[in-house]
Amino acid sequence: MPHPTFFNLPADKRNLIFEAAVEEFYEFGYAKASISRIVAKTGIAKGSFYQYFEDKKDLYKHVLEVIGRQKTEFSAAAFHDLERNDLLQMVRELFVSGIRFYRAHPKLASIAGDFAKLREPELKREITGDAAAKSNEFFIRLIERQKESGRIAPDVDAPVLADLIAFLSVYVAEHYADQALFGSEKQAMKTIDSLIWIVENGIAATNRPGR
Amino acid sequence: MPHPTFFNLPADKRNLIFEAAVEEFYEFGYAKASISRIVAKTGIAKGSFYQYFEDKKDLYKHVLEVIGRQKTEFSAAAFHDLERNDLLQMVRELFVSGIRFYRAHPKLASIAGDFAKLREPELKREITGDAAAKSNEFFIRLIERQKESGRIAPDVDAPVLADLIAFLSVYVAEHYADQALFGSEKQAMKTIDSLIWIVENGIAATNRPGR
DNA sequence: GTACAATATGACTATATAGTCATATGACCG
DNA sequence: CGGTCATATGACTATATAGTCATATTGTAC
Repeated sequence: MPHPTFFNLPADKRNLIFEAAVEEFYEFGYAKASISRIVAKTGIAKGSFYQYFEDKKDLYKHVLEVIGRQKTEFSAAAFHDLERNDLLQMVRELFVSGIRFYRAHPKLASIAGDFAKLREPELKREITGDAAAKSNEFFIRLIERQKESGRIAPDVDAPVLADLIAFLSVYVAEHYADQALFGSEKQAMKTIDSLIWIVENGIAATNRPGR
Repeated sequence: MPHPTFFNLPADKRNLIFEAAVEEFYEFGYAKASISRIVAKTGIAKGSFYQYFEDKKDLYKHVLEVIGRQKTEFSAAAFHDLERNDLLQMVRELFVSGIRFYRAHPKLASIAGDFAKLREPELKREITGDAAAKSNEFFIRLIERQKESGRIAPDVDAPVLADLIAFLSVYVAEHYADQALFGSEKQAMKTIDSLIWIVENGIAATNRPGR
């Protein structure tokens, strides 16, 4: 984590550095991001940077932590007044808030997306900790409960579905960037509906032979 | 593309360079891959490298092209004796051959996976061309045909499903690397079955109210 | 206002890297 | 054998980058 010196900084300077870091990671990705460029952009001295952060990784971790917090805040409200036991409604809200976050903070969302695709397992574990595992467990339990209450088919493989949900939320957030399917707000909602429809009903014709 | 000089090389030397490039891209990814390291590893002179390839991008493109060819060859046989009109069987074969390719050539598969996640739209377009679009169209047509023949529900959103299929095949190939769900061959097949079951039947209980 | 601690600074070192180029080596042909 | 063309070579240039450190500046407590 950043050194205390960084948090003692006046807000404008702190924000300046943060914004520059966001710009840098957004434009170049983690691997190619350069501290030299960040200090040049912000006008702070090289030595100062190293008084705020350990190294690039430290800065990256901080940026992602802030993004994580923002994302959580962003979705919290939407999730709060939600039927706690409707899986599909929950999934839908997951997708929608992913998209809304992208709209509100495209660069942050893009950095988070890149992070999800990063090929550095240790770094990912350092940053996300067991959040992914916990979310997975949460969904598995929810699925099992809904099986019992008869809303979800008992044949559904809960761990696979839980994993699929996590993956699809990445899919939605990612594809939102550059795909025809998510062009306008309206189209994005339609695509989400279609996706959820498929997951809910399956693609097989209901009146096909042998059902 | 590589200069003719590269293709004129004796096979062993050509392979040596190719293998070293694979190692490099596998270990460091495109952004961090270094030509200096590749020439050091292979023992060829720096100047020679630049007689074979334009630059790193040129080498990368060549590696991915070879991987693409290998992948196509790999699946071609399996797809050949397949019911041409069974979408789900096709999707299953797509997943299975993805996994089989991963087993046979883990490093190549990993490089291909990284490429899919690469954040360089121009480079991606240069390499894949319109292959993705064509595959998408193919699936859309197949879906529409199966709607007409009554095997797929008419309510299914064909473009979304086609896109979903493409994405899921990446999902399967990627998760295969490090996930519990795909540990053993047997488990991998079970996971694929579960996935396809969900896509086929949907997760909603069939006897739920209002069906 | 003085002493002390925290912070800021940027020149400097060490290290990587991409890409070039003049020269050397080999291969093939007449 | 001699000449010409393709190929090989690695030292060299130019440029980036990470990270350090002695020194300067600022802030704060008394």
